[in-house]
Amino acid sequence: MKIATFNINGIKARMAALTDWLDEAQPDVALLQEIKSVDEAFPREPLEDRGYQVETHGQKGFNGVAILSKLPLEDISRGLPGDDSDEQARWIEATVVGKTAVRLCGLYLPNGNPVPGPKYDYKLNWMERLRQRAQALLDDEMPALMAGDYNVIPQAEDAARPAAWEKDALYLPETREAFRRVLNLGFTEAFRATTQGPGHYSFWDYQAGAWNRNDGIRIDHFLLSPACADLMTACWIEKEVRGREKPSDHVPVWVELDN
DNA sequence: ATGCCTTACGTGGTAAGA
Repeated sequence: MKIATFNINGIKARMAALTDWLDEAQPDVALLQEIKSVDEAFPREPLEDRGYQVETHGQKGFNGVAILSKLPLEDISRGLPGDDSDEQARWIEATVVGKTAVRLCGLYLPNGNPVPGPKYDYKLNWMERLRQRAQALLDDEMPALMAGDYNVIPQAEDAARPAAWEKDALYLPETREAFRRVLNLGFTEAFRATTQGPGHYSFWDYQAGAWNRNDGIRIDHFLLSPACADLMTACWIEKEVRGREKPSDHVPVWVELDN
């Protein structure tokens, strides 16, 4: 089963690029972030016509996540547990029923800038809620993965110019520590389990010719539970998508599971 | 460099992103 995570930066602006990519890349499952749409306005029919079950968790204007799947999805859950007052649409879960069922979590972790401030406090609080949900996933026997736009640069090698990010919410020591606290529960960061070294990015800013200069950062990640990591056969970044017509500023990241 | 682009909302600039 081929699963991709892709921050599309707006479904309305990205529908043509998204459907072209789906037709060519043929993911079994696509976890989408920043759909920037309410559920009622999400263009589900062109996706359903392509054989996808479509589950969304959107809000007006910003944020929003979705799962597209060619295999049946069950037990869909919307919203990250731990704060009933949180109205931001950044988390969706479902079980994909293949040969082996896998729990899928799609996430759009808060950016957190500017630092310091309430947005950074929200990011760190959200990451602690993520850690708690991650522990609960481990306590279940079903293989699980959490994939999406983490807005975390894990290591210096994950940025073309790490010095430029030193005071940024994506790279501050406290951010990276919170990310490691999740990993240290026992999750495998899929890309770094398969590829070492610098120069691998998943985001290039629209500004200042970042793509042409390959001034990128790696912030879109797959975290796999031990049972899920045992099923992984490959992980890769589809960099080429960033050079297409009217691209998102992120590119798809993939895992293949033998499930 | 608190913004060099892009998007949403909505028709005029803001807010937000990373």
